[in-house]
Amino acid sequence: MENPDEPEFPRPIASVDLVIFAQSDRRLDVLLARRANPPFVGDWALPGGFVHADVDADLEAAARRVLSDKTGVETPYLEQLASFGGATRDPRGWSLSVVYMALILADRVTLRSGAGTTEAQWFQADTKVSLAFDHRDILGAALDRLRSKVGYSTLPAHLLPEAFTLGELQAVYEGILGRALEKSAFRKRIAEADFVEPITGEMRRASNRPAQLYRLKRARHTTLFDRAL
Amino acid sequence: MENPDEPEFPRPIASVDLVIFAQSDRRLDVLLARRANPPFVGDWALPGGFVHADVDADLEAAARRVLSDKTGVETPYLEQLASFGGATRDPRGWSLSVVYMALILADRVTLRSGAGTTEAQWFQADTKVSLAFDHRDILGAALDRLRSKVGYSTLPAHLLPEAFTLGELQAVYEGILGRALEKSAFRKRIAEADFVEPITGEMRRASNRPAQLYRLKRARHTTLFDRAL
DNA sequence: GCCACTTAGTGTGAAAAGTCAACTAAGTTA
DNA sequence: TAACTTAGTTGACTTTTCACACTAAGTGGC
Repeated sequence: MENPDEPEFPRPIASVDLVIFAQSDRRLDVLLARRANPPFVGDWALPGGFVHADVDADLEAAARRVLSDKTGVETPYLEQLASFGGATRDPRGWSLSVVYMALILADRVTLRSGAGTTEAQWFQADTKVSLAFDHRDILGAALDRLRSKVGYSTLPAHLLPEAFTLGELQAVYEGILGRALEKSAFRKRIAEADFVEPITGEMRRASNRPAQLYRLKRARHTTLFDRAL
Repeated sequence: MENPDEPEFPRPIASVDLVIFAQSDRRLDVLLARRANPPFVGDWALPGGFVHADVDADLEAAARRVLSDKTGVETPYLEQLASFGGATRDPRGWSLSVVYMALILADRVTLRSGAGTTEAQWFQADTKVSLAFDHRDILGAALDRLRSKVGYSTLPAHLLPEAFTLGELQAVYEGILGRALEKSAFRKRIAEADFVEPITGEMRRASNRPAQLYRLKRARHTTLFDRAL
């Protein structure tokens, strides 16, 4: 690994940033926070924070702490996206950022500005707003991951409340993929993947035929399809 | 992101580790190095090193430096796997390791022990040898990633020399997947994916019918299938 | 009360893809 | 020149996929 005989060397700045997605209406939203301090004062940025070696047991704990600070959400779907590190991405010096992607329910959230930011706000995921640091690249990478994973995983289900209909589930997939899916093929795929179960007796009522409500069989667990949708 | 008003805080140790795979015979091998210094003196570990803020432009450059130090290979297939960080994984303190996965040709390699290690050696990828730190977990994650990506990507092609036959390509896929594939279906899939091209006139000769040699159309680029193999 | 409307959920037939195995091709070796 | 080995193709049969139409079950208008 490394040589402890090496003279002491400067350690990079280490932080954790989050790309927090939620579904509102039929749109995908991402949470951004306005920076209260330099560099990039007043710019929008992904929520994040330094790793606190004395507080955080590990990287995921640090990510959960940041998420909870900003949104109050304690039990999200959380997945490590990638790490971004380099000499020029932060004017303060060589910086390393481990980025997590979270999928949450917008209506469970109580936005707080949190340390180092003046306000937090939902933006459309494809917003063109200018972002601090290399956060534009990071957001792009998160959207790529999300879109590529939608087709063959149960991940989008985490954008829905605990009980949902198959129609709503299909709408989430369609919203992220940006195209319509065949209803019968979709339902067959979902049935085969075997990751939802009907909540017997529970129906969603509207001015039409009531729909069976379903829930995830294994919450917080993502299963993969062997075929793309 | 973070608050510069925060009092100075201890930064974690930041390193880059590599899971370097190569194919020898029909086996998948992984490169391990024996540690020269504590902690875990004398144990086998994934090759790695600290991020050098003054030398490495970014994370990938750091990974390439480590790879070149250990193997002399300059142009590998290199992909960021994940980051592992926590308070207990390194007895010296809160440590953060960004792990890259490399696929290289074993016969292009000139092993060097490099800084901080006494020797470097190829092991079977499924070796049971005891590893330093949490490197056992990391190796497992790399194998998972490799196996899950084999089925729907052109990634295994990077374990072959520049010119290869379709039979050799199929053997690589089969080696990693651990099962036989249908010859005609495999060839059809490869043709559709359109990522190799015949080298006209070049044939592999043996004591049987000569085989057409192919090369990657876009070297160092991985394309995905829409179906699993 | 009945019909139009909407969304839920199922069925069906044609087309595409996968499976399995045999067949031809082209070289080397004895 | 015949046996052997691996390359590469072909075809019949089965399974899956896809597009689309159909039935189901509620509400609301009149």
